[in-house]
Amino acid sequence: MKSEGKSTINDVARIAGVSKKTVSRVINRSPLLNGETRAKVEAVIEELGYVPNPQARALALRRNFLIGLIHDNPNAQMVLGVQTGILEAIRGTEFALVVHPVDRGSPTMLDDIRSFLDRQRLYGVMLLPPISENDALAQVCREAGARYVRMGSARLDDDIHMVASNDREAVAAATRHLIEQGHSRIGLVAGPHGFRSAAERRAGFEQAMTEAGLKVPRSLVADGTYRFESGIAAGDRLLDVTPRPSAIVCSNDEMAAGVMHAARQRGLTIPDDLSIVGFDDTAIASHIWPPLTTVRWPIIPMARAAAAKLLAGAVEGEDDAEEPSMFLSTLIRRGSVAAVKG
Amino acid sequence: MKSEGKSTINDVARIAGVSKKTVSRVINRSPLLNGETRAKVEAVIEELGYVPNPQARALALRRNFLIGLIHDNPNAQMVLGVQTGILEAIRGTEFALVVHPVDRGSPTMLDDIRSFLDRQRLYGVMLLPPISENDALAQVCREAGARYVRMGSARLDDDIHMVASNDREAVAAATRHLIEQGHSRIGLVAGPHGFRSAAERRAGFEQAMTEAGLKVPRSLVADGTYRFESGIAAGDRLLDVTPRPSAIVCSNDEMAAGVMHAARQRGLTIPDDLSIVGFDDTAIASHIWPPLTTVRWPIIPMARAAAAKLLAGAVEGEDDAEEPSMFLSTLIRRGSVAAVKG
DNA sequence: TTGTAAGCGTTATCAA
DNA sequence: TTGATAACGCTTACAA
Repeated sequence: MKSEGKSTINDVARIAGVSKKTVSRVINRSPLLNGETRAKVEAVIEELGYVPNPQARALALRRNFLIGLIHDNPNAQMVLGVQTGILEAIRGTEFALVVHPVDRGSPTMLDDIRSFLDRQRLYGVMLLPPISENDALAQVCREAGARYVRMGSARLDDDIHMVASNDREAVAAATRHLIEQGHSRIGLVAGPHGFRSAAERRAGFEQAMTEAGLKVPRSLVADGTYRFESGIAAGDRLLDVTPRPSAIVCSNDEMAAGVMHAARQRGLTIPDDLSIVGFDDTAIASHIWPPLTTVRWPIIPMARAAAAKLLAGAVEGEDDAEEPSMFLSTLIRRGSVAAVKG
Repeated sequence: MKSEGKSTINDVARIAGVSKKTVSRVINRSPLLNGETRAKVEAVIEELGYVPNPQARALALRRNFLIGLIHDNPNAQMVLGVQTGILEAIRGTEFALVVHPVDRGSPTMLDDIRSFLDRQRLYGVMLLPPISENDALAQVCREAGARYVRMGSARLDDDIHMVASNDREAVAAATRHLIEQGHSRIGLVAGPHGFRSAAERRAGFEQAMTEAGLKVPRSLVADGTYRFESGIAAGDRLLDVTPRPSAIVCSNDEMAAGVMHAARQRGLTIPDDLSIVGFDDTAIASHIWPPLTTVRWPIIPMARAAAAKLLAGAVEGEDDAEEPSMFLSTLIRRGSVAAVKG
């Protein structure tokens, strides 16, 4: 709070009448320090409003106090939720969050990430799906000496490197919900090939159907891209089938909104003529009409846990608390599901 | 590409047979350098795959190559759009983006930001609305010696510190569009007090109405918070007025979605019974039914321009191109507006 | 328990 | 046009 915020460790040392190393020890909470000395130094630090220079520390420690977030823009809400979670975890620490979106379509993606890692010498990085599913990427992180934690829809790595949601079980539960409402002709709008989340969600759907003794004809499964437009197209396809499905499970909310459009354009009423469930519980789910029954996965807590894993040991207090590696999703019942007619 | 990515300026200097200062000159593109020497050094750099250590540079230069994004979570789409724009501007440079959300409700917000600035010694920061409207915050940036650029819905600062959209004119245009469709009883769902964007949008609405010789009774203006729920409440209030408005201008899409819910719950059909326009053109606008007529403001180009302003001079090539400070929004006509019923 | 000296990898100063 | 040498602010040996 005093004068210019430019006092250094030398100023503190001089005024406190100790060596810089002693000040350094105070900063780094070295255990072997005379309580009196510590108090004296702390008083000076307080008076001067001294803040250690992170650049100098980074240089001396050969490590930055930066957490990287590497993603390929899955969707805005998810990216922002993750950022929120990470920031909750690093609040009050000296860590900062740097975001680094990449393009998974680019052939140089891995090289780009590698050079980003080499250059910034980050403390660690968080990897979001779908690129978090890329084992080569994890390998690049290891080679670059960067700690990493992956987020995803299934266990892909050791507990210390992974925080996962159980998408399979969540979709199975959503499907069972539909079955309990009397539905038996249920369609699926699947996610894109190559996405683990898409595979998990589809597996959950099929599992619940099979367990209920229900068939899933190939005609009732439509592939989508996780995008709205693909939801419209998939909805059109599914609703052309005779007899029409009475319910559709969508692998995310955006596609569910697309299916709603397709249904509406044919004059169908939701949920009376068609029940729909989504996945993600993004803003669209509650803002659309009727409000969408969907699966909420705890993205912010997951991201917070992931960041805490990354920081484990670096931040006092958190050291002991083992962070969970698996998070359960919950079914949010809203207005897009009704009991089957007749 | 060789060995470990740990070669330093000393390695380069030794192998090239020059001093480290010379290498430094090559890195920093010093003009006074023998072309031959430069080529020799560059060859070694290439061969070693040498990358300057940003921490060391930051220490020596007393400045980080980090751009900060300070915001108070206006909405996910906007924050992510801004991040995208900034990243486009810094792509290929050595800059990185660090995000720093704050809580404008907190009494220590300014202090928090100040200490973030002091600590990280950022190259510069971008300020998003609504906190970008806070002059005290700009002052804090200046005191901390951080360059800054503000984004907002009106000119609040010099051109070099500001990138603005013309919300007033955009809403006036949207309102005129309604008037041209024959609407005269038009309601407004305003944004929260204290937000410049809310004031601008309201002013645009009133201006268009006045110019058309239309009255705006106090009963047809409802305050909202920019949130979905407040849109429902405002919709309820406005639709209770007799005679009912035939159209409603909403200060953002989220509230427009809320108004739609309110209308639907009364059995009104959009756009036949009620026309609605929004603002922002977020995902919800195109995903909702009917698709929402709204105002799209060019957030990514704005953010890119703002970041380019911040970097002006630091990045080669961009130096000359003057970045624009004012961006125009466009009306996106979709399905939520119809001519007034005869 | 504390201090001294030597880095960490870069840039700035000022000669040569 | 180049190069010693001293910063930059901190940490890590290693002594004391």
